[in-house]
Amino acid sequence: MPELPEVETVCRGLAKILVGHRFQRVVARRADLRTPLPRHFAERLAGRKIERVDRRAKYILVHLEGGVVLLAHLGMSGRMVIADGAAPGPHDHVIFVTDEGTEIRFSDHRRFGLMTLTTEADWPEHPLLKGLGPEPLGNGFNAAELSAELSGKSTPIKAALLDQRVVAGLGNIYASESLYRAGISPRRKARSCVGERAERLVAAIKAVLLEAIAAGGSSFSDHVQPTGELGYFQHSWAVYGREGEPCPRCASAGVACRVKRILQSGRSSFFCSRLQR
DNA sequence: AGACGTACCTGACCGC
DNA sequence: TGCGGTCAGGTACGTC
Repeated sequence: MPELPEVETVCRGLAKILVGHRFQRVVARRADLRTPLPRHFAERLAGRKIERVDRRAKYILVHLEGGVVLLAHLGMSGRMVIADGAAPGPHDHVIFVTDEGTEIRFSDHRRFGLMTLTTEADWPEHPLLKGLGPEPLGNGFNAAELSAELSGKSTPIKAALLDQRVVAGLGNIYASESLYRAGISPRRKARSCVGERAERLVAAIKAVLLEAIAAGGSSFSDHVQPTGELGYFQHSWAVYGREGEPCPRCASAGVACRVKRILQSGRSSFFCSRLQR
């Protein structure tokens, strides 16, 4: 479920393993993911020392010596897994081996993920990153900025939150969860989510994301699960995936009501119609 | 320009 | 048990 918190947790796990070490060997086991891998992808990474691992929206940036930057996106099903010696499976598309012998596999059965190369000088203007909106956990994301973004939009607020140009890093799960926490209906027009509603929404988004990141960090040591999986974790959501279950906040107030699911531009939205207006 | 539908790809799950 | 249909967390592109 790679939205911002999961990608952040993957980055922290990768940083622990990679920073200060070299890629001793890189193997591209197929030539394309969502997009073709760049020419000489593996050769351009092999031997280089890793200086830093960062995240921008749902993208992972691995900064290497010599100004090379590996830009990766997990798509819908991409995972980073520490290999345990077993033979790579059909969906293990790229393999990274460090100078310590740690083997990290990028596994992505749907192949909606991507990996490409850019440089220290060019990455901020990279076409994949250039149009992204503010980081929701940064200072640039606040009620005034969000109000300005939403003010002209007639689209439902749920769709606006999924638009990476408005805010970068939310996906279908955390958009629903944030609106639930803010008490705003996913159907409300974006342009009406300004002022005090934008204040609530910004606070809710930050809180929901920070809690999810904290859950990822506390679930297992160094962000590595016993299975070798990096960055994913057991986390339960208040409304996402809970159609028909009692709304937790209403239930704790002694009111019986159920989580609803609707389709918005083809994607499920989960919400409480009593609390969210 | 903005909003919407669709495509990309594979696996899991459900109902018959 | 087997099979077809549906759905899935993201993004980019084409079309109004």
